[in-house]
Amino acid sequence: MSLKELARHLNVSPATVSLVLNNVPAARAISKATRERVLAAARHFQYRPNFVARSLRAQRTYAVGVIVPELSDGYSALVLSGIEDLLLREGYMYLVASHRHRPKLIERYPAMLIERCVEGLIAVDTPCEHPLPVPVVSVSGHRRVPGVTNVVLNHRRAGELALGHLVGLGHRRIAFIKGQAFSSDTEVRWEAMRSAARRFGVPVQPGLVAQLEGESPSPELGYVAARKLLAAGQTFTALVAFNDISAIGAIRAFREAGLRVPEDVSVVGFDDAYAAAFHIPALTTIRQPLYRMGMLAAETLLRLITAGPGAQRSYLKVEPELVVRESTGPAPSDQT
Amino acid sequence: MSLKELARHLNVSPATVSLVLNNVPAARAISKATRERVLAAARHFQYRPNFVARSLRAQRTYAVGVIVPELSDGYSALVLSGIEDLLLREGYMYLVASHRHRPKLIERYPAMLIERCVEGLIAVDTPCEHPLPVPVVSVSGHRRVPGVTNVVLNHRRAGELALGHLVGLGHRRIAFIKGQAFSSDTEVRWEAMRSAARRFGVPVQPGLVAQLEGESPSPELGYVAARKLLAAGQTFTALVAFNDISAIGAIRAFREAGLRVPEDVSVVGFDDAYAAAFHIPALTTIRQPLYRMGMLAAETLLRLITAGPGAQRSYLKVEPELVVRESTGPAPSDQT
DNA sequence: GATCCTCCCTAAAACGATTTAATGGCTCCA
DNA sequence: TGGAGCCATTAAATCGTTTTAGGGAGGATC
Repeated sequence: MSLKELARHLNVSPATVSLVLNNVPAARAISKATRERVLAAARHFQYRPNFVARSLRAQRTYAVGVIVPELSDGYSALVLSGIEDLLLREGYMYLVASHRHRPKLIERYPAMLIERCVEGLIAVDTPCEHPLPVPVVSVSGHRRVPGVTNVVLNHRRAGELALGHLVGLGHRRIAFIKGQAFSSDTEVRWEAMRSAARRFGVPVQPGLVAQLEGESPSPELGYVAARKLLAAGQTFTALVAFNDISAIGAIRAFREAGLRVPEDVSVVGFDDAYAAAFHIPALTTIRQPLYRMGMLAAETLLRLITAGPGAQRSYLKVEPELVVRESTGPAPSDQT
Repeated sequence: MSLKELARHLNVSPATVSLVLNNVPAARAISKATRERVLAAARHFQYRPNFVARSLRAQRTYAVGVIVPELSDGYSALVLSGIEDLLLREGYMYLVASHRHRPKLIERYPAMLIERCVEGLIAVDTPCEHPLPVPVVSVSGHRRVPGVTNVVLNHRRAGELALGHLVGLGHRRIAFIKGQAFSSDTEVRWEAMRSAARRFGVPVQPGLVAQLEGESPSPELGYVAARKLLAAGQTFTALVAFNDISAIGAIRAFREAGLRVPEDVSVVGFDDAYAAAFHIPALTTIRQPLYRMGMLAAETLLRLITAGPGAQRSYLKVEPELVVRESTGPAPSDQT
């Protein structure tokens, strides 16, 4: 049932119905009797305005696009939860597209979403090279692109927390698993770890650095990386992994090599994904407030949409948190 | 740049531009020269038709709504991946809403999505009581509702696989963790297990049945349930958990109680979520083809949208698969 | 010179809402 | 009786597209 039909049925003009239903100031010029008649009829026929027509007229869709690498890795899903909660609360909805790191899709999806008339874009862990005709907020984006606001973790602090914890436990020979080349946090996090290591006076040895390779969101990649570290032959008493998933894979590799965690090797994860707390051993990790980052991103985007780029900042920082569980312990004293 | 502006710029009518750009049969009546002029201008100005206007006119939005309980549990995310891949491939996009089991939202979200003019709805693990004005496909829905197609697992077979495996290993005292009351698979799966147990001649003892309670997608719930089982005092040598997440929580509870998995207790999960393979011990589980179920749901929905309810079936079944890993082993011989 | 094609193209009406300027009827006052 | 002013309502334009019926120009035919 359209507004026009409703109007015909009531023997009034569409304008009258629209004014009344939207309860605009001008509607006070409509007599109380008519107003009530309109409202009653709308209720009776369960009239719902057509969203598409309204969008066309108002040039507003109350929709935003969200681009993520992968739906089924804990990371994106948590950020997405935060995004969703804020958006729905504000009357927006969102379209999702996940590119699985395929460059073609990374290129195409923003354009597709913009063609769908989204009013803004949130890119989660996804590079965002070109300026776009709508406001963009990037979660864990680090490039300074005009019109793009980046929501980032305080990585300097994260590095301090991770290394400080291990150093405090007596670890000096620390191995690292870097993230995949395509992950936007990889470089920043690695720099943060190196710089923290420098500050703590801990050497970072080339033989003790492995990198995740491949796109699977499974611990397999961490498993492979950890095996490389073991194969390289340099001993270490602790590992800082790029994320919890790879930490879990690494622990499996260590176990298979006869190393106990944390007695022989301490492992620090990153993110504090759901899996971290309930793994055996439970993971010590650097928590990113992913849900809050999602909310912050959405909130920022809506502000950009409604208030314009005004005092747009390039970076919004959130703070990490060290969560100590079972996967870290004192460095073994009988180091070779 | 709108079509109208493009037309004005070219000194032709909007109709001409539309005909040419859409390359409809009627466009053959436009001279080649004009056609090329139009195409060139469109390219030059990077003209993109306004999706909203087009949707209004065509009464098609090429959008569907997806309702899930929770974005960040492996289950929904995997189904969603399948849905997404198929939808995008067919030129559709989707709006997501996650209700976190809140009855109000379960009630409201379908209506909200329909107001947004989605052409169909996919409900993942979400009850769907009322008939709706658009086609609906429910993943793991089991109620027969007019206009709703259910994509379901062959649970009878799943029960057979799980219990058959354990019985084959010599287990007779088997405990169960049922799903939460709100999960649409809970009843069906439980019935399947009971019936399989009957067929294998294994008793199902009330003291060996616990139920998940609470809404968190973390293993905590399984942990709590397993502790209840242990506290009940009846001995058992194997556990069939409602899903992998709760199996992981249960394993942690067993470990804390000094029980080894699988030496003292075998544990079978369900779903084969990412976590299953890389848990320590790796989970033996009943795999649901979640990604395929998502695809199947989306495919079915699009067929309903484009071809109408024609030969609509109430149920589409997919097959489970037993994945044997480390969490199950022979029943201990020294049973008390 | 009238009629009939053919070829190119366009006017105009949708789709379903919102919004602004205007209208008709009424009362009131001079 | 004519004009001012108010009240309740509406006509019409608009958003950007698609689509259908039809129109004008030019050439061929009788």
